[in-house]
Amino acid sequence: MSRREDLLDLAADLLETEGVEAFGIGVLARAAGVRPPSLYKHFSGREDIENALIARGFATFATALSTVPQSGEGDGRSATLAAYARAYREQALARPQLYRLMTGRPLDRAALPPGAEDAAMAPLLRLFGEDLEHRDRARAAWAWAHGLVSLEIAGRFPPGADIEAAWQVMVETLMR
Amino acid sequence: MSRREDLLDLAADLLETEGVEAFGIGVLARAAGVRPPSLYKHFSGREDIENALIARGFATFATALSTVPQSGEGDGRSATLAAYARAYREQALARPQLYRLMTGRPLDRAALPPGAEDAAMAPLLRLFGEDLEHRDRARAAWAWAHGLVSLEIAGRFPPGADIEAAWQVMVETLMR
DNA sequence: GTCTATATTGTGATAGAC
DNA sequence: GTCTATCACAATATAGAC
Repeated sequence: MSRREDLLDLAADLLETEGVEAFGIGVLARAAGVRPPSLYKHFSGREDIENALIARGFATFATALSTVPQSGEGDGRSATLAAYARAYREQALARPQLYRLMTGRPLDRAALPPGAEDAAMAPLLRLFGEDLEHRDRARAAWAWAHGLVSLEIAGRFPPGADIEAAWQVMVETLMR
Repeated sequence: MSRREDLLDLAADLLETEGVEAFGIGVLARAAGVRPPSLYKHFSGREDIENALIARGFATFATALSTVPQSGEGDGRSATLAAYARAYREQALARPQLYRLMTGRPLDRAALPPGAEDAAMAPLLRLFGEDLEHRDRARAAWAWAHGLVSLEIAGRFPPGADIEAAWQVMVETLMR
């Protein structure tokens, strides 16, 4: 059982160094010093590995966001949002290829631990409010952070773009 | 010369039906009814085809956004932004795989016609204003639209999410 | 838990004949 | 413009021995 976890540790590193597109059974086998067929004793296939990495990613996001220091009432909301934004960007940029894996295609929610996705989103929902209208606002805010971080990961901002400033615009605009 | 353009028409369709990952020399050759080596008389390789498709994509976006009906002064700005948002989403969803190709990796700007990227961004810059601070705001707004559309293309909104509502939140929030 | 052997399928690209 | 022949490499996966 620990063998699988050890292999996943290795896989998480390889995902970042090789990239989502290049990562696979062969890459992991080579790095682990075994032949590709051996890995099928630990994983049902490539998707199994990817889903396990995605599950870890959600757990990491949930921890990072839920441990963001909460500011007080009133304008503390603005400080809290700024802290969430920082944490979200930091997590995404710490493992950009995992972030792409988590957000670039439909989630196989049946292959994740129940509630994994919700746990990562919960802090944002608590900040915006949980009723239907506020859920739309929270979702829109998430999409904004996602747009900023995914353009940064893809290297798609024009040369010279002030990415920090764009994040600041987000925080200020959402809390106005 | 027209052969290349005809092949690009075909490639644009195949990109959508097969997806960014599956599209390539072999797919295009098969659909064109020729052998893969024949395509090297028209393109230097796969990247050449992709860059030509991306260039077309920027031209299409530039046309679509620059022909959005401009509303008048004052609160016309809000109507104009709403129209831009609709046009942006419509263009992206009309050719989602091309959109991914255009935004999912660093742009090879040297391989594009000069000004192609700027022409697509110009309408947004005119709306927000062209000085430095307003450029940051325009860029942040672009990232928001990109986040919304890329999550929609990736099928990553949670089941039941009201995507229309999220876009409306964007327009209202940016113009408040 | 790992191996060999194998199946299947695929990729982008070049040389040189027609 | 298109072809055949070929290179060089890669991918995921299964069967069955050890």
